[in-house]
Amino acid sequence: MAEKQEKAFAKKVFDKLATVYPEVHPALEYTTAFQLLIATILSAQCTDARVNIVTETLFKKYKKPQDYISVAQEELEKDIFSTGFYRMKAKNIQGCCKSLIENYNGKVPKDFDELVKLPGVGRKTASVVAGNAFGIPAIAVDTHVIRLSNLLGFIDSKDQTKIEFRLKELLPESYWVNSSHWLATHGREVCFARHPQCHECVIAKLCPSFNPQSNMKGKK
DNA sequence: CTCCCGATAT
DNA sequence: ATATCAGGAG
Repeated sequence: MAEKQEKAFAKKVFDKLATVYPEVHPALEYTTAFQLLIATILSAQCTDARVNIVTETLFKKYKKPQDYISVAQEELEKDIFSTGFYRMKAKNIQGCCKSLIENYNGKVPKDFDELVKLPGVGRKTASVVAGNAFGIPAIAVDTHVIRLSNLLGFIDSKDQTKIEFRLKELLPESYWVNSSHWLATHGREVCFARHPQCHECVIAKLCPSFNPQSNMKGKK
């Protein structure tokens, strides 16, 4: 298929998702770029719902980068325990905060290439912060985006970076930030990894992987 | 490719 | 009891 058709197809898919998910803010709770950075680091291999439970109290105790490095790593570990990988995350958050203070005047850098230099911040996390806190066009590729991009035939690859660049060539910049929200939301609410709910999927007709048998569980 | 780890669904 | 969810670093 020609590239032009692929782009038209992608646009069709995302325009449809846009009508179903008009609310496009992240599922993570935050009020500042710094909070979003911390929440997104915590969300690695953890559900956003769980992160929100932890940050509700965490953000009352820790306001500035300085607050995170003025406690022992063990104390921060206890405060983020239930998000999993707590030793590494505590270490990364403290490393992040040190770097923010030493290299960025205590502010979260807006530049993607600076963000990925922070410990615990990969392309996904950097894209979430750049896109949602600073309005810089970026596509956050999480596990849902990987799965749905393959199911929808945008790409045949599990490589996070390749998928990010593929979606970027398929979509106009104005779609970038929202595109990952739409795919992630759709992945979380309808197109589950286990039993995709194809019967109630609004883009089933467009989806090359549409399976009418999908999800008959429970309905005899 | 392996390690890091708890919460929840089945 | 066990599978599955969910990214980044070395």
